[in-house]
Amino acid sequence: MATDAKTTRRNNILEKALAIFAKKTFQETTIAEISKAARVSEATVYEYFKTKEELLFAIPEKITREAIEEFEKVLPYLTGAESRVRAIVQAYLTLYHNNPEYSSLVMLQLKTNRRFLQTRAYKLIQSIAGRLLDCINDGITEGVFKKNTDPYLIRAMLLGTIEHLCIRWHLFGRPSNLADYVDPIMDLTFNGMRTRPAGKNLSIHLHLPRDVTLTHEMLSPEDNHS
Amino acid sequence: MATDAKTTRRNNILEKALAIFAKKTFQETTIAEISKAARVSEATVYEYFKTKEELLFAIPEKITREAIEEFEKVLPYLTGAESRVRAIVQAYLTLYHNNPEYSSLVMLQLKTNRRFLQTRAYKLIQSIAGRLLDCINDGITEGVFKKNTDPYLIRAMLLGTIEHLCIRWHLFGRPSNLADYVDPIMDLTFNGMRTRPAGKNLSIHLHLPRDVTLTHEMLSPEDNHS
Amino acid sequence: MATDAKTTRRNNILEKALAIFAKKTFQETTIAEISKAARVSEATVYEYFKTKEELLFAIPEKITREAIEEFEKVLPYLTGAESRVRAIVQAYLTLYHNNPEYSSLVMLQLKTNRRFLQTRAYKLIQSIAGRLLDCINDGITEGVFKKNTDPYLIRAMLLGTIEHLCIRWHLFGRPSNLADYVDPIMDLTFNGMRTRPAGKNLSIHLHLPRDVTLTHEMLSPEDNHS
Amino acid sequence: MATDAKTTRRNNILEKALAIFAKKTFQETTIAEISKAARVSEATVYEYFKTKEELLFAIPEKITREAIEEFEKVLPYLTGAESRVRAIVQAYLTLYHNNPEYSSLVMLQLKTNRRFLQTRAYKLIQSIAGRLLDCINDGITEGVFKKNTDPYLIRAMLLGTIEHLCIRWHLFGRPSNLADYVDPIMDLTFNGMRTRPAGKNLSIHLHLPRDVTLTHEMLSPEDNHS
DNA sequence: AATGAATGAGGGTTCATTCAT
DNA sequence: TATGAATGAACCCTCATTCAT
Repeated sequence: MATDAKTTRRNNILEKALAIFAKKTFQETTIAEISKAARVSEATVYEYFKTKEELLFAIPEKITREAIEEFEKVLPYLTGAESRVRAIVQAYLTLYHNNPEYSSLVMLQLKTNRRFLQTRAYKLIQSIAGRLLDCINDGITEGVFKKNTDPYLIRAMLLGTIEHLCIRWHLFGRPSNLADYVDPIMDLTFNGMRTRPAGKNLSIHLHLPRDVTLTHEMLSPEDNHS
Repeated sequence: MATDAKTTRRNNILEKALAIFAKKTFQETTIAEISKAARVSEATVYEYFKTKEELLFAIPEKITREAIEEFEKVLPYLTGAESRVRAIVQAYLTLYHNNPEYSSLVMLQLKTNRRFLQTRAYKLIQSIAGRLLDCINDGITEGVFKKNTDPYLIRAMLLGTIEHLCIRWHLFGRPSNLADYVDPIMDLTFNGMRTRPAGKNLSIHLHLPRDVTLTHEMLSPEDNHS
Repeated sequence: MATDAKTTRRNNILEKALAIFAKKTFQETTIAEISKAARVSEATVYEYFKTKEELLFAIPEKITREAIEEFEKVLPYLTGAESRVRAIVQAYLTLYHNNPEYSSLVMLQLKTNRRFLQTRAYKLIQSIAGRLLDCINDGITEGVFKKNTDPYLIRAMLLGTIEHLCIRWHLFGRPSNLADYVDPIMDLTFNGMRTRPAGKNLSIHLHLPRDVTLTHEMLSPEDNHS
Repeated sequence: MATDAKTTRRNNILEKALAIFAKKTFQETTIAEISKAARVSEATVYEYFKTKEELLFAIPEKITREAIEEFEKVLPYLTGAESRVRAIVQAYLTLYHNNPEYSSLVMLQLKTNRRFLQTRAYKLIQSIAGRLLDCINDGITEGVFKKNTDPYLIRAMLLGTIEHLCIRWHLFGRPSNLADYVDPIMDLTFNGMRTRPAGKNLSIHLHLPRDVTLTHEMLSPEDNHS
C-alpha cells in the first residue's frame, strides 16, 4: 500500500499546517493551532517533525517533489527551446495558481528565508530553475534566442515576473488568474514590449492569383541571424 | 533648524535599527539589541516609536521619501517614454545597490508583510510604481510600446526582474553589481529575447511559378498581435 | 533454571540502564535512551519496571545483594574486631573500585536520594553498615577499641572517608586506586594522626626519695580517655 | 549604603530559592514557585539570574563567601596546627549546623553536581579545603602530626566524617547537634580509636606515702619516639 | 526627556507513561 | 509478551511593553 496509517497522519498534519502557515506568519502560527486543526496532540506533531521549522520546510518538499515528478513526465514530449521554456513557465503558473496556499507560503515566507536555502525542498525548487536555464541555453545554442543575452538575466526576468505576479495575487487578489499570463509573459519575453516598425509580428498576406497553389516547396524560410 | 537633538537621536535609532533588521529577521531582532546599538535605553526607543513594528516601518519611509524626492528632480528632464522607463529602472537598481541594508529590508522582509501595505512608506513606494505605470501607458499612447500589451504586465516584468535580481544579490551575493543590469534589462524588455526569423533579417524565399508575377498589391503586411 | 529468557532480558535492561545512569543524571537519562541501548522498545522497559525510578532503584539491589552474599561467606573466618572492621572497609573499597558504574550511581545519585532510603536496596546497604557497627561495638566490648568513644562516630568516620574518597575518585579521577587505601585508613583510624610525645615508648623517671619503696599497690594504671 | 534596593531584592530571591531548593530537588523546583515565594514575577527572577542553574549556584557563593570572610578573621589568632585544624573542623560543623538549608543544598545536591565544580562558589569551598590541607602539612612539618601519613587522606577523613554526619543529619535527623562533634572528631582523628596497652592515654596513679611530696624534679619525662 | 526596573503573556519542546494490537 | 504510536502535563525562558522616578 502506498499510504499506511503513518503516512496518512503525516500528510494530514502537513496539510493542516500548510493551511495555517499560509494564513499567518511562521512566528504567529503555533504548534497548538496546527495540532488542533489536525486533531492530534502537540506531542504527536513532534513525533513526525522534530521542530516547528522542520514541519514548515517539509511542506514545500512534498508539493515540490510531486510537481516536479509530474512535470518531468511532460517535458520529454516537448521539443524546441521555446516550447520548453513556455512549458516551464506554464508549469510554474499552474502550480502556483492551483495551490494557492503553497504558493503563498513559498512566495511570502520561504523565498526570503535564509535557512530555507539549506533545505532539500529548496534544492528541488532549484532543480527546476536549473532546467529553465538549460532550456534558455539550448535556445541560444539553437539560435532561437539571441546569442548575446545573459541567460541568467532571461531566467531572472521570467521567474521575477512570475513571482511578482504571484505575490500581488496573494497580497491584492489581482490578477485573478495566474495561468492566463503564460502567453502574455512568453510573448513579452520573447518579443519585447517595443513596437517594431519593421517588427516581428509581421504577417504577410499574399494575395496570390487563383491558379497558383502554394506548395510547401515554395516556402523555405531560412534563418539568418544578425 | 532641520535637525535638533530629538531628530538626531531619532535618526540614530533608525539607522542602528536598519543595520540590525537587515541582518536578522524582524522577530529575531530585539529592542534590547537596537537600544544597545543606539546607546539609549529600551524605554527611550519607545519614546520615539510606539511599537517595534512602527520602528520597522519608519525605516523605509525616510529612505524612500528621500529617494523619491531625488528622483522627482530628474524626471522632468527626461523626455520620451523609453528614457523615462529606463530612468525609473535605473533609479530602482541604483537605490537598491547603494543602500544594501535598505534593499535587504525591503526585499526580504517588508515586501511580503501584509501590514506594511497599510503604511505611509508603502504608499510612497507605490507612487513610484505608479509613475512607472504612467510612463508605460504614455509609451503605448505614443506608439513606442505595443498597443495590445498589458501595461501592468510590463511593469510586473520590470519590477519582478529587479526584485528577483536584488533578492539573489542579498541571498547569494550575485550578481555583484545591480546597476550593471539597467541596460540589459531594458534591452530585453524592449526587444525580447527571441531572434527574429521573421524579424528584421528575415527573408522568405518564395519559389513562385514562373508565370506568377509578384505585384505590390499582393503583399500587404499588417500588425496582428496575438 | 535461575536465568530464563525473562530474567536475561531484565538483567540486560538493568545493565544498560546502569551504564547510562552512571554517566548522566537520573533526570538527564531518558527511557528512550535506555531502551535503545538495550535494544528493546520503551514499552518493554515498562513491562519489567513500573517506573523509571523503580528501574533506577532496581540496579543497586542486585549488585548489593551479590556483594553482601559474597562478603557473608568471608566474615565468619575473621576473628577479632580489628580484622573484621578492616575486612568490611576492604569490602567497601573493593566493591566500589571494581564496580565504578555502580559506585558512581550510589555515591553521586542514590546516597542523597530521599526516596532511595525506602528501598529494599537501601536496606541491604544498611545491613552492612549495621554489621560494621556491630564489629565496632564488639571491639569496644573486647577492649581493643576505646570504651568511651562513640561507635556511631567511628562508623561515620570510616564510611565518610570511604565515601569522600570514592566521590573524589569519580569526580576528579583521583586517587586512581581506591583499594590501596584500606591500610592507610585503618592505620589512621586505629592510631590517629597525632605523634605521641608521651607515646608508647614513654618512660617516666621517678626520682623518689630513697626511703620510699615503690610497691605494686602504689601503681594501678587505669584507662582514662579524654 | 551597603544594600540598595536591587541587592535587597536579589538577596530576597536567593533566600527564598534556597528555602525551596533545600526541600526539593533542583529539577522539582520550579521558577514559578520561587518567584511566588519571593513575591516577584518569574521574569524578574530572570532579570537577576540568567538561568535556573545560575540561580542555584549563586546561593552557595554568597553564603560560602561570607563564611570564609568570617573565618579568615579568626584564623590568624590561632597558633599551632592542631588548633587550626580543629578550628576549621569547627567552622565547617558550625556553618552546616547553623545553616541547615545551605548545608542540605550543598550536601545533597551540589557536592555531586559535576557542573557545580566549575563554579566560583566551588572555588571558594575548595579554598577552605586547601587551607585545611595546609594546616595538616604544617602539622606534619612541625612534628605534631605523623610524618608518614598522607595529608590528603587525613583531610579526606576529616571532611568525609563531617559530610557523612551532615548528610545523616539531614536525611535522618540524627545527630541532632553537629557542633557537638567537633571534639569527638578531633580526638578520634588525632588519637585513633584503638586502645593502647602501652599506649598514650595511660595515666598512672601513684599512691605515694603521705610523707612523700612529689616535686617537679622527680618527674622528668623524656621523648623517645620509635 | 530619559531610563532602570519590572512583568504579563506566551509557546516550543520534552518525556514518562499508557494502550491497543 | 512486545511494541508502535500517541499524548498529557509541565516548564523554562524571552521580550515587547509599561511606568514611576
